[in-house]
Amino acid sequence: MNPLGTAPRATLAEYVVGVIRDEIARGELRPGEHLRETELAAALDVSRGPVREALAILESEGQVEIRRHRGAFVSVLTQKDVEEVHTLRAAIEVLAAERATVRLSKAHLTELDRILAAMKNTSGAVAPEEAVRLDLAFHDVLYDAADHARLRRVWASIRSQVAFFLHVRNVNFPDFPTVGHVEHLELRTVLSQGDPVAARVAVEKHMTGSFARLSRLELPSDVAG
Amino acid sequence: MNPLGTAPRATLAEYVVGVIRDEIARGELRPGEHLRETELAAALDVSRGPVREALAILESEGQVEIRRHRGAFVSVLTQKDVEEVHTLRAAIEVLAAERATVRLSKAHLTELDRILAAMKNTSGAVAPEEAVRLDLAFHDVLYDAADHARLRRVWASIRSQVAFFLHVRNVNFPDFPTVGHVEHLELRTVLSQGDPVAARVAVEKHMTGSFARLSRLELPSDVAG
DNA sequence: CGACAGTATGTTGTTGACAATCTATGAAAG
DNA sequence: CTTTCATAGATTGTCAACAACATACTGTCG
Repeated sequence: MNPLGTAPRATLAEYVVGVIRDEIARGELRPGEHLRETELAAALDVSRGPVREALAILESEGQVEIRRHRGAFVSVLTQKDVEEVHTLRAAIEVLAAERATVRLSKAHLTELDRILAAMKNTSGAVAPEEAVRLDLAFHDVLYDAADHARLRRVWASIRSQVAFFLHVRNVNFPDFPTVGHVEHLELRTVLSQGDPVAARVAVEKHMTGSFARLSRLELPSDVAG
Repeated sequence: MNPLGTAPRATLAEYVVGVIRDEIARGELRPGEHLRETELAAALDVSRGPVREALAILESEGQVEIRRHRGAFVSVLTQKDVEEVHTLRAAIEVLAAERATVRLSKAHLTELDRILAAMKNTSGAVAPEEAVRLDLAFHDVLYDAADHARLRRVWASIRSQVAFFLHVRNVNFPDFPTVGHVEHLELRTVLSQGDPVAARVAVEKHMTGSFARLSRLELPSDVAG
């Protein structure tokens, strides 16, 4: 019931969410795959209750799609999904930056610098997973500093898809970790200056560059149900 | 099981969501009140399963707060919540407007005009509920035209709280329905011109004015457990 | 009299089995 | 070959009972 290494003290639903999210991320569960509640429950050694709850959460994250009386299916991400996730993220991240820049605590700055240092150290050749982890960690600090519960919730709802896209990007553009460090360092500099307008502009620029690279990746342009 | 007038053919969870949401909106369930799954299940004549699901949905909408092993409590909305809902709404509505203005179909415009006409007709003395309904309906069209599933989901997650705030506003500023018609008419005009930048600016203005009025309302400034 | 530990109570969290409902598949009829 | 219908499979909804947990209460000790 607690296979050593995922979530020791959380609800079973959260545990199930973590497992499924991981399996989707690492490709064990492939896009379009049919997830049966009974199967999942048996495989994870929990009952259907937590599984249902977990699937509902994953649906709100866009990771799976639930069709009534049909079941849950791993989402097939199309070019439209890339666009949606990106535009939504840009919209909320600008707000996060505006707020964070006037709320950044010393602890937040320290944390940002810690992450930046890690980015720099791994600039050479680094596993895409690690680059994604650091990238997300940086922006997590932003959302934390923004002190906005609903904003954090929206971020959480697209976070794993952002992670997926970042991963794809890093695999296709192996030089990105270097660029990443520079860009995030710029962001940190602007953010620490406390000017909301400047922060907004900097984030807009950051997002635009990010999207340009993603748009060039090949993804299914339509769903094939 | 189907008390005539709420949700005939939906899942039981959706039905329960509707009932609780209504009761919160009309004040039958007061902020801070403790919602017991067993009680709700008995009162609505459903089992605890759908009730749990409904409470989870309501939590994602910010209507209730769930604390582990403590239960669900009707949210106590503070000044900070007003600010959060407003800033988040402003952020996503700008995006919605940018997209909608280049995607508005004839049907969308017709629908907007229908709503505007209703607003004008009821400008005199109108029930606050009706004014809120029309206000939301107008913006629903926007989000629909934006053609952005994730954006719609975020909107859905704050929609009922927006409704609550609009209601409070309309009760405290009885002249608002008139202003509302004018402002929305302006929005419609700009949106139909297909200029994303102009649309963005117009919505920003719309939101700013809306917030100014809300900020003057008296709401608890802090939570008292 | 106040602080603390242990217990009692109530609520949520979880489970497994069953009934009801719906979708999709494939066979039979026109 | 198309349409209709029946069946199989899956999910949703239901239920009763137990486990885990948080809080409140109680009694003891300082």
